[in-house]
Amino acid sequence: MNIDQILDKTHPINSSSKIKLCECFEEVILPKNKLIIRSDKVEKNIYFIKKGIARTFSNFDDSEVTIAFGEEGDTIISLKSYILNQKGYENIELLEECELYKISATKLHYLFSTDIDIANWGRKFAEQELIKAEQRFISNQLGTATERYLELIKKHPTLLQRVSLGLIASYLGITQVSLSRIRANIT
Amino acid sequence: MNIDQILDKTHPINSSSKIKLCECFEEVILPKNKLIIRSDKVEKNIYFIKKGIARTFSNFDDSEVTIAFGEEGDTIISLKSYILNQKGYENIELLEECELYKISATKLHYLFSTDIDIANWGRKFAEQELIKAEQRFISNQLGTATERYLELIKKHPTLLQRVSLGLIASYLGITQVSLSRIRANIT
DNA sequence: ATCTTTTTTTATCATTTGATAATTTTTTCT
DNA sequence: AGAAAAAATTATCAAATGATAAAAAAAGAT
Repeated sequence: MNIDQILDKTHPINSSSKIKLCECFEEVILPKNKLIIRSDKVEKNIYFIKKGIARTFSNFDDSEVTIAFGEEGDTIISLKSYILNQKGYENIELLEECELYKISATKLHYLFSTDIDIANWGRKFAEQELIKAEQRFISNQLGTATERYLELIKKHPTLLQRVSLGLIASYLGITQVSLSRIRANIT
Repeated sequence: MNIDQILDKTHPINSSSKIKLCECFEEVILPKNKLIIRSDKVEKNIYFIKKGIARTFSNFDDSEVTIAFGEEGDTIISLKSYILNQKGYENIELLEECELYKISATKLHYLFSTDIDIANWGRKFAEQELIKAEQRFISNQLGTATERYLELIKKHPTLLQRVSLGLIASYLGITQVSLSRIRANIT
């Protein structure tokens, strides 16, 4: 998925603005298991996934929560860094070797302040992430872990091939052992 | 809390743009228990709370999830209506008589497309809601219901006086009876 | 003020999930 | 291929939460 498609998916931008925006991206390839974003640092860049898969997680004390998986077309972003220029609560690691489009938050913010089309793209970007966040929240509150598991693999059928059950369990808010038990009781 | 303060809290706007924006708001007073937003309809307006408290909730089958409580300065919004012009999953009811600032989504979107300052205000608005949504998600995944309850009343000490325990339980993702038991085991 | 309705508490039992440990299966490395 | 490491399953017991019902307390209505 190339950067043009990724940007358009959020919101179409007129061609001169899009050229300005696309010029700011750099393409990088990073290895599997790379911890690309750390919660203890302000992250200066935002990434879009051309190819590969990443996991966003947060740890407190000794427990860890998987917040999201990002696949092709998704964003790798520390929200608090991007929005508030503060260190965030997200760690993001690459679960496969990834091809990424990278852009500096500073450049992006400059474009927001000078180009209304790009500003509205940025608005749409945040809005769509917000919709996703709310949907995720609601579906996590509803139903049993079994239902949520079935829902997840229905919505993301390839996830099981790409991600270990331990991480999926942490995404569902249960332990890996519980997920194993749940799987044993469905088929 | 007046509309000027509410807007500035999100992001300062230059004075001529702010005048344009403020002109679009209308002040309304609505009674307690009014279901101001229904999930089965596309909602044409957005509201900011001058005074009062509202509850956002979603129901599926016969279960109900409280997504948020909105207090002074917060927004009453159907995200899917506002962002995608589709009917949403949120119902919003007023838990007290409320004084609200009301604006049409159409007018707001027109301003976004013509005024870069307002577009960036709209971007910031979505971004800040996004941060809140993610924080809420994480804190709901972490810890026991007891910890989440204690956290909630620490953060929103007046909530207990304004909202019944049944609604708080639904916000915490547990039953009202469980919350009662939890409360019995802390003091 | 009294009655009615709603909210909250308490109790009991069932179900789900967690914690831990042992075992099996799969993946990775050389 | 074979050894080592990682991931997944299975089993057992403990803890947390749900479902239901009954009683007590609080809030609202006339």
